[in-house]
Amino acid sequence: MSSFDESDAFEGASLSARAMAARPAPYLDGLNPAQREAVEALNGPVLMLAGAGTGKTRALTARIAHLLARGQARPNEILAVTFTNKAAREMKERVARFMGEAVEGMPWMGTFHSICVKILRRHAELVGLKSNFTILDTDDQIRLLKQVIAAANIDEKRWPARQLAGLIDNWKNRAWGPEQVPSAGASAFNHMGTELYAAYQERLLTLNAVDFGDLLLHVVTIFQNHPDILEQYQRWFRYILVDEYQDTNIAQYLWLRLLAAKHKNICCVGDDDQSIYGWRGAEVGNILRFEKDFPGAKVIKLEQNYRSTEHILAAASGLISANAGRLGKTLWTDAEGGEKVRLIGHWDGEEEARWIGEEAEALQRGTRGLDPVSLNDQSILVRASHQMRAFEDRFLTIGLPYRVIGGPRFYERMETRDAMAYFRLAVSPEDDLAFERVVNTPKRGLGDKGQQVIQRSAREAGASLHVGARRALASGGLSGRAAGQLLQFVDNIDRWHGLTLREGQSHIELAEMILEESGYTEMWQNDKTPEAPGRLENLKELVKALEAFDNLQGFLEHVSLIMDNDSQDADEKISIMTLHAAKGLEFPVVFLPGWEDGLFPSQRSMDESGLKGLEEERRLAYVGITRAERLCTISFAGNRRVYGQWQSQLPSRFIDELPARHVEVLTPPGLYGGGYGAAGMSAGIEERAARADVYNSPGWKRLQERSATRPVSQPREARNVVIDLDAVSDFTEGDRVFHQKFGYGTIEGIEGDKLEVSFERAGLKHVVAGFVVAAEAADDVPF
DNA sequence: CAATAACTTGTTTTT
DNA sequence: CAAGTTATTG
Repeated sequence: MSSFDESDAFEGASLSARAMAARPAPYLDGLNPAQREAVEALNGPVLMLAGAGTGKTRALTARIAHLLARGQARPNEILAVTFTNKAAREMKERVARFMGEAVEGMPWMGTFHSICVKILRRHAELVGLKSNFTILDTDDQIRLLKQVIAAANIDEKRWPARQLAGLIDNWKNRAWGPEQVPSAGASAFNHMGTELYAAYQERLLTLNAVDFGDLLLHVVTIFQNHPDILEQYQRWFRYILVDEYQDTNIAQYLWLRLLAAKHKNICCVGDDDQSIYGWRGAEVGNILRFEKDFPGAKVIKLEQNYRSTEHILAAASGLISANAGRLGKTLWTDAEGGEKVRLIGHWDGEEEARWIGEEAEALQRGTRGLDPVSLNDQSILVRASHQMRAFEDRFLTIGLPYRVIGGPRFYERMETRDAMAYFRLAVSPEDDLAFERVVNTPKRGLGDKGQQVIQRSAREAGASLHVGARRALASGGLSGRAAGQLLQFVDNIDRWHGLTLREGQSHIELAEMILEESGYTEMWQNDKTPEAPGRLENLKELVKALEAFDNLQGFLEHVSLIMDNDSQDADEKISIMTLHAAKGLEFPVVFLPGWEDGLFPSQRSMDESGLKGLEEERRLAYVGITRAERLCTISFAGNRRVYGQWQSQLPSRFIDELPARHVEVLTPPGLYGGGYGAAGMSAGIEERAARADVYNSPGWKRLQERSATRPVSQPREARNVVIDLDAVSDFTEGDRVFHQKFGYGTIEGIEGDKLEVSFERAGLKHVVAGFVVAAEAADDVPF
């Protein structure tokens, strides 16, 4: 403890030790020396380097309990930030377990974003907002950007809004407002990047809205421009705790530095080896630089792992040691023995899925002397979400129950968002984005044309779309049917709005009324697509979720930030998720499929970020292996279908980096005389696995048989085929033709390059000649 | 305006 | 290949 000022002046370590000895502290029980040190080093900057599975949440919560028990800070003087609501919730629960109900009084425990909302609402006017601003999600953001791009007369096709959104997000992650974007950035997006950014920010202000990035950006701006306000918060937050520090971006880093500048009692917990969000603006540099940023910082390493067996740990450590520039930790464990990390190669992705399905079932039954493992304790962690498909297909056919984690979240689903747009309109009829979203949902006969009339009218009056609609109706600028329905729509909004203000009005009944009267429920009832019942179900669930709130307003405010849906149903299921989604979780049994170069490490990541990208991929692999408690199985496929094309794959370079001593190479079932004896032992794992498993696998044999009779993949015409107009003249009325989608048919008429074809199965259709081939030719194609 | 045919485009994404 | 978006046409 050296160079920091006021804080350690009044509190010495020995004093605290004596105090602790005097009073029993249950939260200290069972902590190892490093954890205990991290808990007790209350004053001054502390970096807790916590490897995977080393009990960092435990240490963090014990630290909070310690702060409170020692009377160092009142609950509302502790700022504890996490990235996810889930992490925040878990922390609250665990502190509550130590402290009783005292956490009720910890208002500053939450995500970066939720805490920023709280701060921003108090000082909104300083950045030109009103304190009741709305928070836009990605969807709204994109729609708004589309308008901004259109207003600047830029072709949205060539310069997509998504791309601009990414750019702006990146800038905001760096805490750059439109003026701070360096001139290099000005060339972005057809040299319009910064201009469009400025225009977008302006639009947001007029809408009294912010996007996620703004929450931090605005607060940092306020802190920077108003030292008096910053000082209030600096004084208030006597102790700061940060979880997953390796994932902070520059804006978050600045935010923390500003807040910690006075007391310097900041404790950051993180693991540089688990930094996997660099592509989203996270800066590993933040954690690597900690000691420079906070001079005199105490660095405490948590290295004892309580999660995995020694082989799993050793394999992960061996792999990650290939990364340069680490802070360096050596994980160790008491738990000796256990299974080695298993490695298996397959012929193709389908066989990989089949094998994993069977293996999961075998483990569930209990196999080879291992205790049965519930499916709930097994997981499949993939690099990219499209890999999930193969598993879902396979598990569906064999009836293996599974759950996909991290699919479209509840509050992101279309029907939920539509319903919420209605609620938003009821609460504030001026919400133009909500208005736009649902004016024509359900269909009210208001297409592009009608909506333009409303937009124009609103702009002329300098008012909201809601007012614009009224004006347009008054001036008769809309056709009869559309006008009638629009009138009803705006009348409804006004009436609902009146009801939100009425004393004693149940917001739940109001919500039901809105969904009913708007015709939204009816729309889905009349929809005969297979997903319609599910959507109606979700709407019911949404209304139920309202019960936890006092009014619609409160509900909407929270929903925009709390987007999680851990619907942990009771049934026993194996989990499928991306490696990113798996961070922070653990499972007794973990399958890591798809370890092939290009897929994992991902080609794109390497192309875009070179060595940095590769290292991040390696950390992702490290995260994957360290999720496993008892059994970790890595696999790869020799062939995989990529965008409909078969591609042969090379085993991932990460496989080579696994320490062979801790890896057992498996032989797929059905293999005779596995060819990896003494010679195999000296060969690299990659080579062994490739030889032993792929070329001897049943799939390989099947392929050889198959390829003897026909080519593996059909030669495919080049993409973007130019339609050969000469081909048109090849057809005459009465010709029999073949169409990819509609099958065989007879030409009934010809109009330029368009044919009228009567199909045997699909009936009479108009098709472009280029999509049709003479029937005899089609018959020749070998399928 | 809505239905349907044609075309495009494919990572990871805590808020 | 297949989901999602755009363009055409009745």
